[in-house]
Formats: sequence, C-alpha cells, structure tokens
Amino acid sequence: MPRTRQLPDRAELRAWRDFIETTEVLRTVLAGRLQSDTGLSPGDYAVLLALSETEHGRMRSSELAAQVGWERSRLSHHLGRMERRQLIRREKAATDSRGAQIVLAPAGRTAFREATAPHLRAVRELFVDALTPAQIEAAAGIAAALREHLVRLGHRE
Amino acid sequence: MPRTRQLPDRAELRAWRDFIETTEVLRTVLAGRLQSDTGLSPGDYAVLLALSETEHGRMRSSELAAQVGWERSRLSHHLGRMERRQLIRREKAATDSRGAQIVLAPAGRTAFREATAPHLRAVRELFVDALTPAQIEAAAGIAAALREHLVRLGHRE
DNA sequence: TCAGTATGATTGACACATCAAACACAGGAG
DNA sequence: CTCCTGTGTTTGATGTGTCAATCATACTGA
Repeated sequence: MPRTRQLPDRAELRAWRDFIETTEVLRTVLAGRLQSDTGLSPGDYAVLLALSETEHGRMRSSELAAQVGWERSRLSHHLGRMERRQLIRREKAATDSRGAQIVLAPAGRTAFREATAPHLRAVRELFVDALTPAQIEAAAGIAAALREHLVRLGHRE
Repeated sequence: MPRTRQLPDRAELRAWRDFIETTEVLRTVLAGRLQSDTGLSPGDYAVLLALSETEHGRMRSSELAAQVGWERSRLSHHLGRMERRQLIRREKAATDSRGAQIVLAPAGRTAFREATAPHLRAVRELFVDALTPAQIEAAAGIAAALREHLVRLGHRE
C-alpha cells in the first residue's frame, strides 16, 4: 500500500535552504549592526528590553528567563558577562533567598535608551523595507504556523 | 516638510519579532535533532555535504569556504574540530603549497551518508509539514526578497 | 524536628562564531 | 638571488550557547 511521502521534494528543499540560510544571514547582519552602532549584542538587547519594560527595572531571574525565552543556564552566563560590564546588577531576592533579583544598572538603562532607535531603524531597513506589506503579513503567518507546529510536536517554546 | 517614516509600526515590529524568533527556534530545534540523530552539527553537515558533492571528496580550503559561505577563519576552526574526530583530513595542496586540500575521510563519508535521510525527514516534519504549499512558496519569495535587499545594501552574502 | 525532595540559580566543560593578528609560501621587481 | 608584497590559511582572544552537574535554600511529610 502507498505510504505518505517521506522526504521533501526538490522545490521544497530549495525553499527550505533559501529560507533558513537567508534568515541566518539576516540575523548575523543585524547583530553586526547592533554591535557596531551600540556595543550591544542581541542578547544584551533582549535582556535590557525586558528589564526596561518593568516598573522598577528589576525582575526575578527565572521570570526574566521566561520573558526572553532562554534556558536558565544561558541567562546566568549572559548575566555574568553583563554584570562585568555594569549593565545589570544581581541582588538576593527578599522573599526567597534562593532567587536572584536582576536590576537594571544606570549604564544599562543608558545603553538601552541609546540603542533603541538605531536598532529599530535597522529592522526597518533590513526587514520592513525589503518586503511588501503582503509579504510582511505572510511572514507573520508563516512564523505563527511554524511555531504552532513546533508546539504540537512537543516543543514548549 | 514631512519626512519618510523612520521606525517600524507596531504591527511590523510584531511581525519582525515573531519571524526572527521563530526561525531562531526552528534552527535550534533542527540542530538538536541532527545532533541527537546523527552526532553532527549543522556546520559538520554543511561541510560534509559540500565535500560529498565533489568528484573525489576533496576540495581547496578556500573553495570550501566559498561553497558553504563561511569566513576562512570560521572554516579553519571548524575543520580543526572535524579533523580531530577524523571526519576529514588536511593535506598540502600539490599546486600551491600555501593552500590546503580538505579530504573527506571514510568516517566522514559514512557519517554523512547516514545523516542524510534523518536530516531530510526532520526538514519535512518541522518545515514542510508545518506550512501549506502556498506558504512554502511565500517563504521562498520572502527569502529571495530579503536576500536581494541585503545585497543591494552592500552585503555580498 | 529533620530527612528527603523540589526549586532557583550557578558552574564547568566544551562546541561554535567573530575579529584581529600572525604565519607561510608565491611571484614579481630590482 | 633577495626583498617586497599579496594571498591562503591558521591562531589566539573573547563572546555566545548547550548540557550535565552542582549548590543553596525552601518546602513537605513522617
């Protein structure tokens, strides 16, 4: 009896490779711009963004991890590097002294404020300006479909 | 006088974030599968693929770099790790002894052969099966538009 | 009370990526 | 032949990401 097709055909594979390679290049180019414009990595930016959106620029470490969608270990390493550069501080949590409060330091606040506009400008230049409005919508739809499918296959994030 | 809009609007920004974050997750998930199914990283796979497509499984280092689209330094580091695992060998080039010939080693040939099917299956499961045919076409179009735009802005790759 | 376990976070080891500097040979000018 | 410069490749330093193991504190049940 006939089985369902196992492997992508030529056109599907080409679409896959173009898609994944291009998004990779895009990520790299954008990271390079962010770095040279502002001295921040995308990770730095994500962390500072999350902290900036809170009331007092402070957040539990695990909440921050959930917010940016990282594993705790990854966050911990990254925070170590950011702390060395004085972008954030770590304090013991008052309510649960296992936990850590991550606090946005002055240098971090400044760096983020000055990074926002250049970063958004780069997003516009490299992504928004490259696509038609219909393509932007399609991109959002594709992202949604991919993510939903991943979740269905058992990947939480 | 009125200026052209500088920054992405709310919807564009959301599309951007969904798009870039989802492709990132997809990359990570696929890399994890490849790793656990075959013991190869995406980089390993790309290098082995390029070598496998040559006549004799050998190639100049700089040609290989162009083929996989990497900087030479990155390739050199990666080849060092692959050589340790006996996936490839390095030989001096006959014609120009500055250059290196990269040779596909038996273990590399085997590893690649056994990785192909699982890898393509994963691509189908995670990408092709998630999208409608129209979305796959749209994805290819988006990739093409993004890449062309990048080139126009002066990024070779 | 006090084991035992669960939870929040960190650590260490290693693979991967990027940049700048170094190294090694080739090829040409004198 | 010898210096000079260009090209192919490697190296070192540092930042980033993942996994497994660990540490420290909180909680729970006998």
